[in-house]
Amino acid sequence: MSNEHRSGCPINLTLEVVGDKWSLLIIRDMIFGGRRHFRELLLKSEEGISSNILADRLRTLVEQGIITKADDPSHKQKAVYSLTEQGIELLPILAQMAVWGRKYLPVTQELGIRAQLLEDGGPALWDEFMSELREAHLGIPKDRRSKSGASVAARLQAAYEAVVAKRKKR
Amino acid sequence: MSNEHRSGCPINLTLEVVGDKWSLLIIRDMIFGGRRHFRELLLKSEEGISSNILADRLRTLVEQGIITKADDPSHKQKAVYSLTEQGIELLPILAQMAVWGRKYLPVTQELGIRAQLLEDGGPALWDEFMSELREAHLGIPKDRRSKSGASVAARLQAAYEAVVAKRKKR
DNA sequence: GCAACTGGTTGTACAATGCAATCAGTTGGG
DNA sequence: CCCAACTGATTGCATTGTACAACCAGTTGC
Repeated sequence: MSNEHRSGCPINLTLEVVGDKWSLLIIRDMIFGGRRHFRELLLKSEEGISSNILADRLRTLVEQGIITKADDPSHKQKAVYSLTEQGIELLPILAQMAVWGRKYLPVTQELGIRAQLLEDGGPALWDEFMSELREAHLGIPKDRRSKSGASVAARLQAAYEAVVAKRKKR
Repeated sequence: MSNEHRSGCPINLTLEVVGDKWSLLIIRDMIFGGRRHFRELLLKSEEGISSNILADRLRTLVEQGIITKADDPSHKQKAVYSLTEQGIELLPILAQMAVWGRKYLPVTQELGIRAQLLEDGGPALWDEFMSELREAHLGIPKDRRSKSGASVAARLQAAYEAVVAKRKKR
């Protein structure tokens, strides 16, 4: 890892940080999958990341201030990874990628439904989701102007399970 | 290049297409820099891509339907690269990356000014810019509801040059 | 005819990544 | 107390991606 940058362009600098095939998938699993532990990220991911790559990316993401690492009180060797504000604000990038991917690539129905909800909800929904993430990862109480009872995370999960159930029935 | 995907997740699929350190920079130069030829992309880029990587990425991007390649009438060996609709719609992803990069990374002032304008203008400005790109790359006449006389591309360029001039003066 | 320009390819060296096996410390059940 | 299962990783090796320079053949303008 070099400290020198190829250029001072914001897009280039962003790509230098998250422009690889795994970093954003880890962030995606933390944001949409609620993963906080090494083993969860290792085994419950769709794509099957290998442990050395995961360890390397987690270390790098911590160095870059996108996530933090803390001890889990329940197990001395267990670590809890949390998103920082900087990490939470990657959500709009992920959302735009999801929109684009769903439009042009062979996305499966059950994995595309979240993307559709994110697209339909737009930036307002993203903001609400980011508030929830600030509560879960940073301990910042959520603004009580939330419109619906169910959390965004719960709604996305429910939609996903509904599609899975429907496909199973046929 | 394998035809198999790691998963049907829209974010993963998008990363498989543009999740490397160069593809999005090429798209960026085509969108914001107006580059259409191999030599322009090779020599006028901030980061200094090498010719074999550029050739490989251009070929891949054509295969994936993000850009097209056509003969230039002015020179029998000259090729013109154009964005497809699919390529033009990568703009919101680039814009979000620019916003995030400007907020959290050491962006230089002259290269960050475009990001600031894109952020201030928001999705409405992105749409206007995408209309211009459709006109330039796809030959689709632009809707004549454009508010200002100057094109978005021209406004971004003018802002960049203004910063460069101001910094030079000091 | 020749230099400059066109979009590339080739060769080589090195860095990043992918995969399987393995590791040492921790915990909980018996 | 013992041992299997679980914790976050590390190691070794093969494959892939990247960087850099040299080179190429066809085209154009002078």
